[in-house]
Amino acid sequence: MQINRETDYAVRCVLYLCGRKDGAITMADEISSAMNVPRSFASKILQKLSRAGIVASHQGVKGGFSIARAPRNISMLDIVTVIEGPLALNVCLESGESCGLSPSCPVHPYWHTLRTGVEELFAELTFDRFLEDRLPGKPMPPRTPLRTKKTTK
Amino acid sequence: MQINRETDYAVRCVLYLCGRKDGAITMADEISSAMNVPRSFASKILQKLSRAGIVASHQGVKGGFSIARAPRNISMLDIVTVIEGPLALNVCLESGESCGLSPSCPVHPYWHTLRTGVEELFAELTFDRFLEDRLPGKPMPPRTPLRTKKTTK
DNA sequence: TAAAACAAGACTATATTAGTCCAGTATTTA
DNA sequence: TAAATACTGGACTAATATAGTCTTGTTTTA
Ligand code: SF4
Ligand code: SF4
Repeated sequence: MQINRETDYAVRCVLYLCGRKDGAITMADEISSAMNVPRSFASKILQKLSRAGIVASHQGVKGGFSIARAPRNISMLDIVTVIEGPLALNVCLESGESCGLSPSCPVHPYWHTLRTGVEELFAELTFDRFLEDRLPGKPMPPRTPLRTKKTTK
Repeated sequence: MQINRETDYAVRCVLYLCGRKDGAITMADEISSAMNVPRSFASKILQKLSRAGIVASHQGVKGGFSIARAPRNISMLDIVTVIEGPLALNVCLESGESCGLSPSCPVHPYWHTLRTGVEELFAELTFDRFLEDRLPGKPMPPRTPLRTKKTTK
């Protein structure tokens, strides 16, 4: 029951963009080093966020990323969903999947309820909350990447 | 953000034992086939539950497992915690671990709040709730194991 | 039109999951 | 008291997921 590292990184990226004045365009490189997210991983994450309409991407020379929605319209649930897919809790709650005979399982409906509860918690937490504490440009704590070096086979 | 299969199996095992009259002693074999949990995996899971004091184990010929606490004193949180360890949500919430400089991270306290919220949800859901719906001995839906056959290398 | 940036996706090492298997220990009962 | 039965503990494993990197291509600006 943990979010993964990619999601934590994604939160950092969005947080950084939320902190820029007027949704300024910022290069992946800057986000990456400011928030201590491995460079090329950051690109991948920003692409996901971009496709999901949370950030906007701009190609070309003066390109980069900018925030696409007001911070108060971006929730923790949005980020988790974009990165990890719909919050499922248990397999029987994944859309396509069903566990043999889910309708007859006495536990199934309770998992469903729990999921809803968790989703509400995550949806309530929007990014404007973080900005109260953190002025734009403040440094972010590094989180040691597992693999920093390139694969020098 | 999913519980793992072992936890789902653990819930099934506990549920089955809760359904037995007077905390009757039941063999792992019976639990396994009644609840469709792979046999040897069930043993392992029951051992964990036993060490955690949720079920009691009895060795020897008429041995097996029985429920060790009243169903209403066993919660979903208990099971998840026993099987997967303390609910952490993010690395910075694991006891020993800290992410470089967690105290300065603006997101950290919010993860903490979310964790507390999720824990409450899981703690509220106790096993007596399931028994309202399900009379002892009702069959359980199978959940197709990933690996059914023994490793015949 | 060259340089700067993102886009898409193939590729990889390591960790975790989802189990199996076996040698040993405790308990009952013939 | 010695089988037989059932749990205990731990080593072992294949498949999958995680946490990244790298390369090639496309868009935009100066
Ligand atoms: S909760 Fe019930 S329906 Fe869902 S996966 Fe577990 S056994 Fe299947
Ligand atoms: S939330 Fe903050 S402290 Fe926690 S892991 Fe992420 S960056 Fe580190």
